[in-house]
Amino acid sequence: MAFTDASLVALRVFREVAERGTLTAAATALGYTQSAVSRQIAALERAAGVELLERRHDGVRLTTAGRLVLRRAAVVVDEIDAGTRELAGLPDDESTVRLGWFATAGAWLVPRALMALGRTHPSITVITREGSTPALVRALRAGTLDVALIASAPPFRAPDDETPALEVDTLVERSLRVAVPAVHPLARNDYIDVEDLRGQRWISGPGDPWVMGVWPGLGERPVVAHTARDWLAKLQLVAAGFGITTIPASLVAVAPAGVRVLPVRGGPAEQRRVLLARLPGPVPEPVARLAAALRAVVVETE
Amino acid sequence: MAFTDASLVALRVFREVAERGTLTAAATALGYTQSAVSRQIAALERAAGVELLERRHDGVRLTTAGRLVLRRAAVVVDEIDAGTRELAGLPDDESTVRLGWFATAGAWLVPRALMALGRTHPSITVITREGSTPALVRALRAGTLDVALIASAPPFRAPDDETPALEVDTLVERSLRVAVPAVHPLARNDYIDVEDLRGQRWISGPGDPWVMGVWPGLGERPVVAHTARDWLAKLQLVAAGFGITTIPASLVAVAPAGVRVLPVRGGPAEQRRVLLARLPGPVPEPVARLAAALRAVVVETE
DNA sequence: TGAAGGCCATGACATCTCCGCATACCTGGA
DNA sequence: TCCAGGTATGCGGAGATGTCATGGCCTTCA
Repeated sequence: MAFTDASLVALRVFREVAERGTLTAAATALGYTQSAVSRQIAALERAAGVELLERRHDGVRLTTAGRLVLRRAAVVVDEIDAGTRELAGLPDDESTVRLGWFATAGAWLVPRALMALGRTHPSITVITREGSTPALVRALRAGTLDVALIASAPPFRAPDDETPALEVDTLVERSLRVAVPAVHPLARNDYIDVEDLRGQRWISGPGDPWVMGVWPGLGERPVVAHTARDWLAKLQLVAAGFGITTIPASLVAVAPAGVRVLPVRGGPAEQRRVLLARLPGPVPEPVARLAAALRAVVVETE
Repeated sequence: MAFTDASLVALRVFREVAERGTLTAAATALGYTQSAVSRQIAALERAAGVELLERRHDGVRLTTAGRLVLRRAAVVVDEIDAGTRELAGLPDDESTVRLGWFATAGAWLVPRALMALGRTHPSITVITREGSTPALVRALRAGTLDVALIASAPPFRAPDDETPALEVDTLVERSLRVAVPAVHPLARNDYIDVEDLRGQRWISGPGDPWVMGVWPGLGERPVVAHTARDWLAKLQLVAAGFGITTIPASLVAVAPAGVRVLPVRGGPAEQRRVLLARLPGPVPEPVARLAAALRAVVVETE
C-alpha cells in the first residue's frame, strides 16, 4: 500500500475535511456518514503511511504531511473537475472568481464591488460564499476559494501560521465605532467618550461577547441584553432602543434610520482592518480585477 | 456516473494504454490481465460518457475526447507520483530528465551525450528508454518521456498529426551510407555508385526490408540474406562477408574492423534526420542541458 | 459532579467493485 | 482456411466502501 493507491474519492473527502475542519462537517457537506469519512481518511493515511490529521477535541487539524497532501489533492481534484467540464463541452472557467467574505463585508463592500465589476467587466463571473475567518482560510488552502475578504483586529496577526504564508493585502483600516439609538443620550454629541460606555446595555454577537459587539477594554463584565448574528437584526434592535453595539465604520452607509454611528474618544485606538487574502502565486487577471473593484469601493466610501 | 467518478487506477491504466497503443501491452506492462485493462477502460469511458479509444484490429487509437482525457490523466498521475515521492522524503525530481531514443541513437549519440553531460552537469540524472518512433511519440504524449530522439526519413513528415503538435528540432541531417565488408569489391573505391548496388545480398532489419537495411529506390526485390535488429549483429555479419546494409553516417565511428562505410553516388539523395521531439511548453532547464549535450556530440562528430 | 453535546473510531453487515480465468469474437495475413 | 494478434464479456471470489449502531474522549453548563 503506497500513496499511489490513494483513491480520488479519498482525496476529495480529504480536501473537504481540510476545508471544513471537521470530519462531521465534511461528511454532511458531501452527503456521507461521518463514519464513511473517517474510514476514507483512515484509508488515505494508510496509503500515505503518515498521519495526515491531528485529532483534537473540536475537530481536526492538518499535520505537516497533511498540508503536503492537501496541495496535491487540490491540484488533482481541480484537474479532474476541469476535465469534467471540458468533456461536457463547457467553457473553461478561466473567467470565474470564487470570493469568500466575512459577514460584515456582505452588507456593503461585496455587493457594491460586484455591481461595479459587473458594469466594467461583465464577462467576469464571481461566485461568493460567506464564512468565518478560519473557514475562509481553510477554503483558500484547499483551493476552493480564489480570494477572501477577512476581518482583522489588533494585534493583526497573520490569519494562520502555515507555510506557504497567505498573501495578505490590507484593503482598509478604520476605527471601530459604536451604534446607538438616535434617541439615546449618547447620540447627542458627535462622538462618545469611552468612559460613557461603561454600564451600557450591549447587543453582541453570539459566542464570546468580547469578540464581537462589545467595546473592548472596558474591563467590566458587559451587560448583554441581546445577542444576534445578523447585522440587520442587531441594528434594528439598536434602533428600537434595546441596546448599543460596536460597528465597523464601513457599515455607516447602511445603518437604518433611528441609529447613529459615532466614533469613540479616549482609551486605545480600536482599529479594524479588512484584508484581502489569497494563496501565493500568480494572480489571474479576473482576480486582479475583482481586487481592484473592492479597493475602489473602499476608496470611494472613504 | 460522471467523469468525476473516474478512478485513479483507471487514469493510470488509460495513460499506459495511450502509451503502448494496445490494451494487451498495457496490461502486461502493468501486471494486469488484458481483461482487467479492458474493463478499466470501459469504466472510464462510461464515466466520461464518451468513447476514449478507437478500436482497431491492431490495437487502439485515441479519439479526440481520449486526447483530452489523456492530458488530464497525465497531470493527475504525475501529481500523485510527485506526492508519493514527497511523502517518502525523496527530493523533487526536478533534475531528472526522461529521454527516449530510437535504436541507432543508442550506439553512439546517447552514450556520448550522457558522458559529456555527466562531466559538465553531474547533478542532472537522465533516465533513458529505447523505443520505436510511434512508441516514443505516444510516451511523449502520455507524459512519460520529457524528450525523445526520433529518426526521420524523407518526406520528413511530422511524427504524428495530433494537436498540439510536437515541438520538433532537427539535430542533424546526414546522407545514408552503405556498410560493406572491407574485402568486398565495392570497398575498393571511396564511394559506391548506386547502380552497383543492384543484385547485392542485403542484411536488413526485421519487417519490411525497404524500411530499414536496403538501399531505397532500387526498384527490384532485394535479396535479403539475413535479417537482424541489432546493429552489432548486423555489422558483424557484414564484416564476415554475408552481405551489405545501409547505415546512418552517425555510426561510422563505431563500425567494427572489417567493415567499410561508404557514401553512395547517383540516384536521389537519401537524407536521414535525427530529430529531438517534445511536447510544446516551457523547457525545463535540465532538458535544455541534455539537448545541448546532444547537439554538441552531433557537432563534434561532424 | 453529573448530564449533555460536540467530536472521532470501530465492529458488524450488506453491497458493489474489480480482478483473474476462460472463452467468444473480429480481422488481416500466410 | 487456419492462425495470430487484437478486444469484449460471463462467471466467481476477494476486497473495498458504504450505513448503522455503539463507544470513548473532551468540554461546557447547570
